[in-house]
Amino acid sequence: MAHSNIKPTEGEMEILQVLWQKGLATVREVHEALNKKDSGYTTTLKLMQIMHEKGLVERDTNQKTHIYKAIVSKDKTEKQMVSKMIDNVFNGSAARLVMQALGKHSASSDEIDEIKKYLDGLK
Amino acid sequence: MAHSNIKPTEGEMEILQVLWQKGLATVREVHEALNKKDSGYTTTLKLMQIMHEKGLVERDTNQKTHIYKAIVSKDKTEKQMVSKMIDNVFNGSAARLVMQALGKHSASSDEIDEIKKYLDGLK
DNA sequence: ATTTGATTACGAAATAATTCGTAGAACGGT
DNA sequence: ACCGTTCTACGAATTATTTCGTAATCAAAT
Repeated sequence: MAHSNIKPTEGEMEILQVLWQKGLATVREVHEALNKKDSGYTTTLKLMQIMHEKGLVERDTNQKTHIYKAIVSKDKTEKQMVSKMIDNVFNGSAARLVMQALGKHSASSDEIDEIKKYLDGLK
Repeated sequence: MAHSNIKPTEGEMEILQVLWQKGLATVREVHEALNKKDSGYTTTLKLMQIMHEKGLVERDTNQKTHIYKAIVSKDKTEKQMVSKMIDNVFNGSAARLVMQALGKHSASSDEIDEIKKYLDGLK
């Protein structure tokens, strides 16, 4: 395994979102999709170039305007981020994360039933 | 509302974990709880001093050895982090986060039923 | 051909986060 | 009173991340 465990930064995640959604995209398209009034075009470009160096994306440079594509899988990346948060924030308990995500407060021992009850309450 | 919306950094989160668990703790205790072989005591100290400046923790300085305590609530902070991840990584869908956290793969339209089924499958 | 506009490349500044070194104060034991 | 240990304070180095400015290139239109 080479370098699959790179954690994308927050800025990189935003770009990956767009690439996952669009499949293929130019820098311009990505930059406009995330319409940041606070940062310029070359910032997005630079980030995407760095992502290329890191192996997060690939690009077709046959035309003047390069076409980018995410290499890392959306599913794997999401799993990795969730797993990191479970470790960092929830002391390893996925159930506690779920409870928070669903808006429930504390975590009891029988967490699963608690979540089920909550889900039933929705319907 | 003053400064409640400060997002703790990753290092700060680790320290908060310890403080939430212990209630009160010295720098030494925190530093040993997170037994990092890669960083020294004064690093932990410095981080906790910064957290104090930011208003994340308070401390009793009556004794030579200061005693720290988290100010920010565990629940609120967790909610804030989860909510940020839902926005950044899951395009606003809490259900998709739950699915990932529970190890399920993709997200269909009727996500809730999907999660319920999964939870039922556990028992 | 020349200009105009969009693009890439890339160095470097700006900002954020972590880490450490060192100085000085406080404490305990001798 | 002195020594060794532990602690805080704090500046500064290091590393990571984001941002921008500028030059060079290319393409299209005049």
